[in-house]
Amino acid sequence: MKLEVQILMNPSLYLRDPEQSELGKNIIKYSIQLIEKNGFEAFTFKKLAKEIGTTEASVYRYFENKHKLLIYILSWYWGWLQFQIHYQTNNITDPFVKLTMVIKILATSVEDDQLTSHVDESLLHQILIVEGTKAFLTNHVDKDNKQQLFKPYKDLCNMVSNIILECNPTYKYPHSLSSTIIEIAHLQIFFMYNLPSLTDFNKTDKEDQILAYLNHLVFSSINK
Amino acid sequence: MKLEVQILMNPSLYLRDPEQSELGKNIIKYSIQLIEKNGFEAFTFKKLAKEIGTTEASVYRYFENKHKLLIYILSWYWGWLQFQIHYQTNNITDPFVKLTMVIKILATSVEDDQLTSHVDESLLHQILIVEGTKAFLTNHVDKDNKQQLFKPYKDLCNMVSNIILECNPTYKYPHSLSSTIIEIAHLQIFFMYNLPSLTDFNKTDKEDQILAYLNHLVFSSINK
DNA sequence: AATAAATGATAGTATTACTATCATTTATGA
DNA sequence: TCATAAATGATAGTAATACTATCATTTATT
Repeated sequence: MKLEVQILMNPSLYLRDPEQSELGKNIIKYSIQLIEKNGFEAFTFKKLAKEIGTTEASVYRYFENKHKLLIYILSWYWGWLQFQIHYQTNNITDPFVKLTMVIKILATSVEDDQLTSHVDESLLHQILIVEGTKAFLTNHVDKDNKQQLFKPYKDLCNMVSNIILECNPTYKYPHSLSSTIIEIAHLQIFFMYNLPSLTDFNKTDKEDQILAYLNHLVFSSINK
Repeated sequence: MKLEVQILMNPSLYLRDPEQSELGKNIIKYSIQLIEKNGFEAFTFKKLAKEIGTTEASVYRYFENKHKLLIYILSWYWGWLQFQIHYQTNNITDPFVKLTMVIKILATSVEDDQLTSHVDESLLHQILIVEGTKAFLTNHVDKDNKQQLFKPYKDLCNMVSNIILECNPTYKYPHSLSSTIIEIAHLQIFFMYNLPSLTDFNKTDKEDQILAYLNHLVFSSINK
């Protein structure tokens, strides 16, 4: 039997639910591939359609524009991360161990999860690193926020925040520290690979040093 | 006598030096206004030309494309920040006090510096918050980096890094902590105003709480 | 006064970001 | 299984973007 992890998506993100058809699933699958490969700026619905073997018009029947599609796949990954954290910290009682696990989940490159057939998580992780902040760094962030488009990100942040509070109930900045961990994990990975002089890491150990840095940063802060 | 702070710019950023003509200075001035007002995505050379009262073709004689122009104005501000840090920490001997000052400079909204007539620093600060990461989160970051376009950012990072090492010469992650401070300062300000549930701050105290958070984060970390 | 450099005016091209229309294929359910 | 609806394909079209090219005019330099 094939198990499928279903992640509930905000219907404002799409015009027609991409989970409900082959074409829809292909739109998601090939979007992920193309955005990861060429970057979000170079990504167009025309190129995507050509890749899939469909037409531009058909893609527009699923998504209003490429920005909504980006938030869709990011939301998917935010949801998936939340699921991962839930699942992998489930049997851990020590909140410090939990938080270490959270940091690892956020900052380590993932393997493709076979439970989700048309989504490649390792590509999504890359997309989150490079394109993640572009979801909200726009002049329409307010409008998007009112449509609840960032709820999965906020939920993820809240979840981490609660674990931080388990470690230290008097810590004053759990939400800020959560969003800091998430964003800095991605930025430091990006810097390590592309602008290494902005870090103290080298690619040979992959993300290990970043994990050490993040752990040091976080635990120094909440133990104070 | 009118004092002018001159910030040396990388000639790869422009085709014709905008500092050398009225039109050039207007391109910078109105770019800053338009990008701050409508965001970088909505910004075009055509709209800019119209605002200035010149033609699109003329703007293209100064800058290859809008991305180079963005890096130009960001570089300008990175240089200006470096100058500010140098100037304002000059007479401070205690490195901890120095670092506190640095954090304040990076995370507080600035007033327009009258020494630089055609550049409004408070708008630039806003641009850095919203558009800063877009300078390097592209698929051509490598090419840009080889052209040294991010040198001002790296120099700034290095300067902060050295102050961190003055505080604690054994601290292992001075560069990463520097880039973290810079980026998190901006992100937390953005979140506070636009996605406040990702922070523990409210706008009423402006950046005061963010300063407290950053100071706590940084000093916990380097004192360990 | 002659010459070069900068700017303006205008036009043109390829691509992007859509919207619209109609024909055809595929699914659904009575 | 037939009728109907829904989804997709094929094609066209529009306005805006991101440029490049050309030539005339203005402004600066020697």
